[in-house]
Amino acid sequence: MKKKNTLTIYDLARELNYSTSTISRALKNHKSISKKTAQLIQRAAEERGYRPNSLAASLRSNNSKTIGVSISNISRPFVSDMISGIETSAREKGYNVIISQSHDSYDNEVSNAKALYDSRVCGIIASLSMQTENTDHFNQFKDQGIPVVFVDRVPNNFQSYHVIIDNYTSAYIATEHLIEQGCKRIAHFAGSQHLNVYSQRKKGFIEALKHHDLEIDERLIVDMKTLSFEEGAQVTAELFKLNNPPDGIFSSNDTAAVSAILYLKKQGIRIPDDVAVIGFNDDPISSIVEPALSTIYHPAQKMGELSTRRILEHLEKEDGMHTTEISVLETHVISRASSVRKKST
Amino acid sequence: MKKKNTLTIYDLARELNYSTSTISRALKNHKSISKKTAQLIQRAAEERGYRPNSLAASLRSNNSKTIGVSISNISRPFVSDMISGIETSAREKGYNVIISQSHDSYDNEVSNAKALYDSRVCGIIASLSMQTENTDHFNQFKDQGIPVVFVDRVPNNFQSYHVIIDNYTSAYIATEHLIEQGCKRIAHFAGSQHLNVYSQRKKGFIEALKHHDLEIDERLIVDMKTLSFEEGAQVTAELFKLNNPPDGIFSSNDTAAVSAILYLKKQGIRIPDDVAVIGFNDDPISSIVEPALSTIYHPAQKMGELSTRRILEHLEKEDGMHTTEISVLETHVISRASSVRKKST
DNA sequence: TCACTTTACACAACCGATTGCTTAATTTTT
DNA sequence: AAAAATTAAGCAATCGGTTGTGTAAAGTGA
Repeated sequence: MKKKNTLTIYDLARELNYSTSTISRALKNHKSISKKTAQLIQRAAEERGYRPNSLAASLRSNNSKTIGVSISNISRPFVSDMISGIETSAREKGYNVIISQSHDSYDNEVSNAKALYDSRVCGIIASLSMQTENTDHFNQFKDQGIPVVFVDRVPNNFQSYHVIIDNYTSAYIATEHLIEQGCKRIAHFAGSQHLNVYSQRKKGFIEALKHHDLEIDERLIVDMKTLSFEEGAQVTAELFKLNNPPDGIFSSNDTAAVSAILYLKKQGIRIPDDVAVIGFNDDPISSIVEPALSTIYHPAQKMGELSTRRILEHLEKEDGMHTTEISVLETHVISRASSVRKKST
Repeated sequence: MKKKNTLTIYDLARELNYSTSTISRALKNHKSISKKTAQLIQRAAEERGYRPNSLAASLRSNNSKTIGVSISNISRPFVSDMISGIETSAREKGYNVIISQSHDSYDNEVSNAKALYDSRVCGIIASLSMQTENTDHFNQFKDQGIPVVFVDRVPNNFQSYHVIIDNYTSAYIATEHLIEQGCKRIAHFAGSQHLNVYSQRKKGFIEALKHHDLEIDERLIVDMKTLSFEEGAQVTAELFKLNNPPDGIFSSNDTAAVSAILYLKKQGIRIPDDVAVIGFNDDPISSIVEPALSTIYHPAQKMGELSTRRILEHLEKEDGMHTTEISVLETHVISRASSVRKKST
């Protein structure tokens, strides 16, 4: 309702008979101000309800204390967990977090990057959209010495920080897990192959088969567009029209895996006895579906926290060198009923 | 790597022989600049890679074009959907969104509110933490004419915008739905009663029972702290130790409801025949559990979009009057297998 | 006691736009 | 053709802090 009763350090300076520089420094406990004066000023500021204007501070000091986040869609459990980690660890250090969703559109990602740049974020954490094949729009940050952390969905050739899991190995152990359960013909739900999270998973899958001398049947490897619930059921239906259907499914995400389970059950196919299934991510639905979905643990929250840490560490460095540092977090198989067959000795 | 090759309107002014005011106005197509000059300047800015500094603009124009969001935890599906709605509609209009999680702690909520205020957000969208009973920390916004929108978890007596659903009626129709399926002894998983989303749901529940002349057994109404998965199973276990256990459950959220279903199934109790269950929210897990959970549709995304709209509308208003405007969005029963009994005629 | 540090604070430029007020040049009106 | 109105652009203050430099006062040492 009221306008402009915001008081500034100028007001405080006048009232307390100090210069604005003294006020400013006193409020941050700068060493050049005596403790007595600092206390006096801080108390007065508190009493009068002084609130600093971060915009002014950011402008002058060229430090917005803000981290920009560029992701596909917050609604995905993996993404929201990751952002939760980013926000929590950022706020702890006094940083704000601005989010931007690409909704998996390249154009959105580009314009969001501009907006974040204009807001002078002092670091950016990004997970590429499905469409993105060119990452030039992140160069503007690097050029200005602003740290860029790519997380999970990372580009192939961009010198910056990366926070990832080992998708190749994760897929390998997931596949091996199915093989250990006796699967001989394993299908793979692959994602868009230009995103290396998915291409690496496919590679890991294939390597595991090779290593265990299993036949690689191209018909069982399906490149899916969105790995959605609908696509999962549809692809499963196709697979089970084959003369020689699979006895195991390794899906690149949980959504499609759960969809497959529900579809197969409806068809009277038994899980895990006829078909063993393993997903990827450990979304909430995976522990609810019956039989519960085995999956790969994906440390979303931790990846978010680590990404924030990378940004903050970079900002503390003197040289501001933009090094390439790749952090690979641990994953493991979460073994649930959808894949575990009773030992038949 | 490089530092300070950021060019400003001063640089453009010098190079193009115009004043900074002309540059500034030309870039925004201000009417007092001829189309020719404007084009010239815009083209030059484009070529040289000029990027505006939003911080400076925000400071001077006293408009940060940023919306602050205060919620409990992004990881909850309802919350992330809502934020997705907020972000999408905000960015469409050129606004940034800063998020802050309270993790259901009052103290966090208070300090987050300060941080958002200091960042000079030009509007705030908040959903209260579980702990919050006092909302004085939102007065600072109102006092400065900054619009406040409370969404979903709203306070009782705070003059501002509210975006809610009719929890009372939603609970009423959920309960009635169970009654229609033949339930006579319905249990209710209630949440923290100082949050009116939960107290209203309890009221709606009770009224529905009264209206249908069903006995109200206090032992069947459980005030839960977090409505978590663990708590859901535990409370269900207690309820079914009663001599006279319930034949229906209306849970204030889906998590606890799903937990109840899984627990009951394990006990050999049939859903919906022995016990019909309905939840609240329509989280993803509710359509995955078997039998699929009936629930109340909760328009999370729309609530987010509408909240943003309220902020933007307020900012466009001349007077800036901080009116109390309550928007109530529609809900409905989503009827699934967990509650629908075959007609036995 | 005098030169030398330290301490405590003030001065004033600065960050990069925005904007009310002027002014000069053009166009329109009479 | 002179006066009035319009158009196009410049001047300079301003938003609210931050920070390098300067300086008087107080403290230290020989």
